[in-house]
Amino acid sequence: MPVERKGGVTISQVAEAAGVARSSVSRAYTKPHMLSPDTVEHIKAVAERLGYIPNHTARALSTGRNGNIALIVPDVANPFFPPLIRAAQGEADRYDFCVFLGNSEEDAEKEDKLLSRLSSQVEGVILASPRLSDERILAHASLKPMVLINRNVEGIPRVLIDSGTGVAQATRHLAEQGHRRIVYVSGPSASWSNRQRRSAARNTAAKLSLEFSVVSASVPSFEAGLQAVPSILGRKATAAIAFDDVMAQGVLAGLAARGVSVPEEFSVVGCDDALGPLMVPVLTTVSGQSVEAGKLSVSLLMQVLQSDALGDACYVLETHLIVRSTTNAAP
Amino acid sequence: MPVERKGGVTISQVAEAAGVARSSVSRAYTKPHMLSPDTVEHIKAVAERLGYIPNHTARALSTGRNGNIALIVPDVANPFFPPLIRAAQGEADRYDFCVFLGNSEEDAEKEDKLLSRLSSQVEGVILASPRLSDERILAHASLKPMVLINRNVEGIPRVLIDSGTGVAQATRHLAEQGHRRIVYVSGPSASWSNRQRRSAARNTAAKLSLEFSVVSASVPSFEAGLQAVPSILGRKATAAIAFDDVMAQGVLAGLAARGVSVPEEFSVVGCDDALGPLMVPVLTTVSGQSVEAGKLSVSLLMQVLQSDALGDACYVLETHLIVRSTTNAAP
DNA sequence: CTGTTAGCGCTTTCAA
DNA sequence: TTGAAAGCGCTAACAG
Repeated sequence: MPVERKGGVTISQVAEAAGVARSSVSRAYTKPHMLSPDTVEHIKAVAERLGYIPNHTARALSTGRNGNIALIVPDVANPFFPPLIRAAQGEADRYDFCVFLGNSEEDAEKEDKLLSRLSSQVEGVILASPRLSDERILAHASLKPMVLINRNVEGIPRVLIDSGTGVAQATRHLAEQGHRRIVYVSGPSASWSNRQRRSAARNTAAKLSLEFSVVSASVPSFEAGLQAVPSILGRKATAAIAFDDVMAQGVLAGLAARGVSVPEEFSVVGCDDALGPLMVPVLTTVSGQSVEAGKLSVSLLMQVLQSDALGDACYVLETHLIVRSTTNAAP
Repeated sequence: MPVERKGGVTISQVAEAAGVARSSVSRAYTKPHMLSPDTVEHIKAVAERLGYIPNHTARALSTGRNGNIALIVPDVANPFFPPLIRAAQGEADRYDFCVFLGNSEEDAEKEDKLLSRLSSQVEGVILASPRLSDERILAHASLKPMVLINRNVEGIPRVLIDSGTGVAQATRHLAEQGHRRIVYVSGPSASWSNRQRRSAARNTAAKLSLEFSVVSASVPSFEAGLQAVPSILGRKATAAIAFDDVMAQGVLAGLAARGVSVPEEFSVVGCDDALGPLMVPVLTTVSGQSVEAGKLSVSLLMQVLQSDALGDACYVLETHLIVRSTTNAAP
């Protein structure tokens, strides 16, 4: 037997008070056009007086639809995601959907658990920059409509931010400035974006005959960027491309701490343009598309939900280099 | 009739396949101690084989509890909130609760709508920095357990970040540096934090016989901070305290654009320490407590949910000034 | 247009 | 320790 809750006015009580059938009360709310305007008005008036609030759960059980989606991200606090979340939220709103937020803390296992927990109470899931294996992703996708952001799994609708082109531009830009030895400061190994950026940097560097190396970090944090600085400097590089802006800021801080001035002695490029114009000196970076990605992922999911076609849509968002104040001619 | 969904194995199918009653299957999952270990094992095996996944909605309808809470913030993308959200999320997780995120876009009406929409599908709500009127807040609180962050409404459990003390310190700090004319760059008028900070600055300034004035902005954005600069400079002030760090960065940018160097010619203080150490020059600011607030609000809500006591708890988190590189002696 | 009648999938007395 | 039966609050045929 359910716990008594305040505000527990049911459809039956309204029906009785209004002298109509329960189904009519239901229709007054969900299909008013099927009722005479008078009845609708009357029912709504009575309902209001009684303080009736439709029970979402009951409705969901009956219809099989709950109007909810889940959005799972690796780290809410990483500045790349809030704008994405915000945009997704806004788009979901347009469809009258509510959104569960999941934070996997950059951990595949936790992501898996969140997915299991949330799946059962949403109509669809958006997985942003998942750290999960393809197999697990596919397993979950077989149970619930899903769209991916920044993960390329065939058969699952996805939106990819092609930062490869932007990173290639960045590499070329550095080469043009006379840099011959550059390093890529790597992000999470399970990140598709990281793999994409790393290979774009590597390939372009090879094409331009630059010395190229990678400094690894597991989590894309300011700290990680900071700690990567000794390695970076140890490689005699004159420029670094970081996995993302947060790491780039860490690198900047580390360089400053060692008295290496940017961009005079060293050039730094970030990724995602997540910090926007907030920074001084303003970071040279690769444009992000987080807002567009967030919005698109939701509208894509809505399409999937409507057509029930598991289509293999794959939207690619382009990026480009934004030159600001942290890159310069090689020393 | 509900839509057929993939993975729709029900308790009845498991019961039949296992040769037991539906109630036993239910108990195998929710009250295994009431069944013989053998039966439990058997049932679970069969369930697993069939791919049974308990239906959260049905359970919720039956028990009246859904294990969900809602967290509503004015702007997900404002760097003050992501850490708060993350912390709240983490704490909710400890209680096996899922969290809906709502973004009111700094708009009271939208906040109201979100609240209505989300209330009906959660056990409780956390309202962070609401822009809504006390009346509406109370109305919603009467329908659903609620805890407030940074809003002081008596009768509703709340956690307040007392930035007043920090701002007072900041004002004193500026006075000690010889500043005689300071301005407060105001945030959203509906924000309790803004009112608190403004009056702390005003009162302290009065006590120290400083010239004090307020430059208003409606939304706490980088842009707003930037645009406030002409006014600020027009008042011949030599220092500014901004509603938050984002606005402070805007002010910084605006000053830089006008060739006013910080902190040599002008001092700037932010609030919330939301940007952390990411910035250069590093902002002098008032410490935030967003993580603690997020965590505390959830555990408070959980208590309310358990005891059903609407208690009038009011937790106050202290703040203090963090002097970094954007304040200096008056020119 | 409106009422009647079955459920949605699960939990929970109440008996056995 | 288990089963039978009665709902939770709502929607959706199916009649009229």
